[in-house]
Amino acid sequence: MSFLQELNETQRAAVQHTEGPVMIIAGPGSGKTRVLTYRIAWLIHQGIDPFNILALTFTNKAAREMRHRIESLCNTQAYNIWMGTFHAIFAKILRVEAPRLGYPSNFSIYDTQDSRSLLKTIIKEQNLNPDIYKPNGIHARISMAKNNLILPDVYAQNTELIAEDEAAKRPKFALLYRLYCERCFKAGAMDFDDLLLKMYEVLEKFPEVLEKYQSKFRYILVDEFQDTNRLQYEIVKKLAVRHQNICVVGDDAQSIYAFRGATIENILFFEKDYPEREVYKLEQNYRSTQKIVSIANDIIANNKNQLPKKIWTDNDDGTHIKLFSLSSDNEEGKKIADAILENTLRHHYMYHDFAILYRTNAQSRAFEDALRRANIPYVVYGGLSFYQRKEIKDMMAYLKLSTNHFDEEALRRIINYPTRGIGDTSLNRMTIFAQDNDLRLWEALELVENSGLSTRAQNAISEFVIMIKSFTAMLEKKNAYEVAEHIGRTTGIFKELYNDKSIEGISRFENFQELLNAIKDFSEEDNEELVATETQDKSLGAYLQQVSLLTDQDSKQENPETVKLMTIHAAKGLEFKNVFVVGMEEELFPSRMSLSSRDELEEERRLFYVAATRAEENLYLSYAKTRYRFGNLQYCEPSRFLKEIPMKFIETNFIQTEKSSAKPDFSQRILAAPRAASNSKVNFTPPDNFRIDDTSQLNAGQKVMHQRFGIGIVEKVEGVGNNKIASIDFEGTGIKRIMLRFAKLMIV
DNA sequence: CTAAATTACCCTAAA
DNA sequence: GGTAATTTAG
Repeated sequence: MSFLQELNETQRAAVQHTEGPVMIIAGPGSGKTRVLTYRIAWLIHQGIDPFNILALTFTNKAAREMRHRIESLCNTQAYNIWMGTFHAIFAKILRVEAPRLGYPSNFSIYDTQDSRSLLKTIIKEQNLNPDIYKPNGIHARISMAKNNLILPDVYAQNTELIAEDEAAKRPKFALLYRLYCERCFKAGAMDFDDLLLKMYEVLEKFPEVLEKYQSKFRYILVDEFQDTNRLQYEIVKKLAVRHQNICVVGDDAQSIYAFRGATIENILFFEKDYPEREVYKLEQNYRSTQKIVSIANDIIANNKNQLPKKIWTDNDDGTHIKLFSLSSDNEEGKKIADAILENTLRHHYMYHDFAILYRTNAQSRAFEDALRRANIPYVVYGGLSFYQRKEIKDMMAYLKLSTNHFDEEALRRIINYPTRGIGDTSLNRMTIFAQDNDLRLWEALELVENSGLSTRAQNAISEFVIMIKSFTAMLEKKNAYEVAEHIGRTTGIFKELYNDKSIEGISRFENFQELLNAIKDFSEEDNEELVATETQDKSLGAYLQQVSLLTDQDSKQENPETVKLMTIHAAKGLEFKNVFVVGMEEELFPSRMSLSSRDELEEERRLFYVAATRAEENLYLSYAKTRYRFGNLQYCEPSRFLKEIPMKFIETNFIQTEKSSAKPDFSQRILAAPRAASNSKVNFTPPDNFRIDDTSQLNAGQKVMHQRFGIGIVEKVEGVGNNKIASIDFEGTGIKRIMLRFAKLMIV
């Protein structure tokens, strides 16, 4: 087969070794995706039916790209291959099989926000102190338990775990865990962990289901194996029992999801469970220059826990690693925007050749500001994604509730949005009414006339119930888009968003329209976005499921001429000609939370390794000496990781001469805003550039402009820590005092 | 019950 | 720097 010529010897051997268990250890840039893709193409070429192949990838986008590649290699349709993320594939199977476990087939999927909000309600109902029982912490622990296959009843019996909880002064944890699971079940909802756990359960409890998928999936491939957790491993193991054709691909040095339960131990389990496995090691790097590969090896050498291996490359020596030292986070943004401009002008680079990688999402702002001012187009991946925005979640809640009346999180979210006279008191009383009669909240609402509420409240509630039911009925006849549009109009959301003419309001309205368009595309067009699409399911349920399981890499349509901004985690598996790894500071990278244990610190270092190896030609590192965190100025030390790189590879003449004062220059911050606004002829965008960052610049008698209240005169400024207050007289508005930290203000 | 004003809290990464 | 929760005024 001609395409095999495009592989090196090890790669080709791994591709052609189709029968029996195979483990491929693949260093960064070693052609891992290529091996996976060609392996599947080879299987199909050998006459294997695509229906019998299961490929578990890390993002849906990766699956999509592999599918296209396979189609061109094999000259055949590849959409019958089951290919997608663990969560998306299992959700798809569970839509068929979950009724066996008592879930509706159109079960809701709870994202992290939903899970935490449910936990918050449960904690409140149990009268527990939310300072001790922090919803986030409880959720993390529940997730840990689920990912290690410890169910609530097992948990409650485990003396060790109970002792841990006692020691941590949260003896009621086991109870909360149980209640949380019961509540999700009653709501017909699964959280992200349930998508794995219930998949496991259905295989465990129903031999005929296990049999069905075992015989279907004759060839199983798992990408990014180092980032799978115990539960995922056990599921795959069950599926592979019959044919034993399991191929896992991974790199222990790139394991960066331990916080999500991923464990490198899976590599050890694999060796134990499949003693006859064949191992292939791909160590030649085709991506990066000698220097980059070399420092990558230097970085990872500082970790004690790792499989012995050394990546190498035949590529050019390349340029030095460039290190920028800046006085502040905003300077860091400017410097990098400058560097990008300079490189696009001086060299052949396009905007899409650059990526800015950071440890935390909050860091993106300084770069966004700087890039916008420099008129450089960019896209931010991840962060507060479209589907997590309030206005979008609200609309989605209507859709979810209409497909699944028992979805309590969706119900609570919208029962009084837009306001319809069902306030906290009514809702609380309905909750108690439901609990007393062992009803779900929705069932209680249906029986509102027995609740003893005021007539007025009863009417409001029964109107709401009738409205939702009418949406449900409509879903049977009309497509998702028509229903969503109808919901927007009849509930008044549409009007409410339209009438809000503030800048944020306009953007919310636009988001809402974008959501409608997305639903329209989904329900009308042929869409190949869907994972494993052989059924082309266009129901609303399918849509809701798909968007709940989008990964950060999937969400954006490819934007060809833009600089990419994302966290290092989101950059996993990607490559760019020029990579900026920014915020190389102690307590930021490595994160403050990881400093206490060796394991966590080593994971941070692997993260750095992943970041550095994204670069093909030029690697830039930068750190700032001061940085705003939660609105407060903080002083920063350079990251310890910088000291682990040999100086001989670092271009020191790039280090900027420092300003005499380490303090950021506030006057510049303020003056820069209006100037930049008039410079960028494109459009005036107040919300970001309009802001005053420091009260000391405001003085009595000054004339200011507020984006909402207009022109005003400053009377007095009171700086009180994080919450600063200014007295400003806005002509004709009667508004006198405003919270400065919320102000969208500039001096005129 | 609602809307606006104020305070509290977050504190890493993400399916 | 942003949002969720709570308080306050109407």
